[in-house]
Amino acid sequence: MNVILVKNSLSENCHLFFSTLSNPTRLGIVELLREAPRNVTQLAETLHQEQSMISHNLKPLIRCRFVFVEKKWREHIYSLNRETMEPIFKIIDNHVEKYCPSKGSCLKINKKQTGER
Amino acid sequence: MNVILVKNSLSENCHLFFSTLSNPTRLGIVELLREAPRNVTQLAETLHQEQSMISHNLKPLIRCRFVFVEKKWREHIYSLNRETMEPIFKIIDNHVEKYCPSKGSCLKINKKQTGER
DNA sequence: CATTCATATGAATTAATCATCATATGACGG
DNA sequence: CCGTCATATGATGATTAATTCATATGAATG
Repeated sequence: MNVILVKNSLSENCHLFFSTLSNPTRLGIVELLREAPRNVTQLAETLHQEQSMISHNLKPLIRCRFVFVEKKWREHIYSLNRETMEPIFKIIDNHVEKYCPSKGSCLKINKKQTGER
Repeated sequence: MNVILVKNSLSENCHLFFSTLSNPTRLGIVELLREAPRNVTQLAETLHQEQSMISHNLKPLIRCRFVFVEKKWREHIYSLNRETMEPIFKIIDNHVEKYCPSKGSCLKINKKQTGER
């Protein structure tokens, strides 16, 4: 495999950082936890996904410390690491404002790009 | 396909944002452009990758406006959108400092996780 | 206008990631 | 200790993304 990333460089860290956040399910989780802490079951219900899927997707979020867990009796309460996440959202917000005003292709999810050429 | 992401929500924008940056080749490009603007050939040489691969990977970076192009004679000079990228790097840096001090599993790329359990 | 330099494109293979289902763990209540 | 509520795990098939190779475009130069 290619050894593109310089050892201990910022971009080495960045890879896991970004790939963890580049998934719709995980972003959905983050978005919900932004409102309030929740447990897995609540997340699964609200996102209309299987519990196991939410569980699987929570793992990388926790591993990267984007989400914290607090064990409360038989429940596990998940909460967002706001200190890291809010500034990130703000940057993206600014970026979209300034560089993707129409959002036509810049940051919009256009799957299958029907008719694009 | 699942419609997890709320329409026009932040996380809808975030998906392309993050997935564009969650690739080692593209992060390598970004890291180089952080030093100085370069053309495709220079990027390919420095990263020891095929020119076509760099070209392919530049496309999403440009589409998201993380990288700008300036056409100069027969060359295309690529440069980094520092306004967006530098704050991002700073946040990650802080995050790693505070939440991943040992970096053991937090943001380290541990492919194949040999022997991990 | 043929050649070379610089870059882009497309199709096809390969690789990485996800979702899914079935099942396991674990803690608590009765 | 049996049931059930809450969550996690593992293996596998499916989906998506990335790399590669071959080739195309395009602009300048002799």
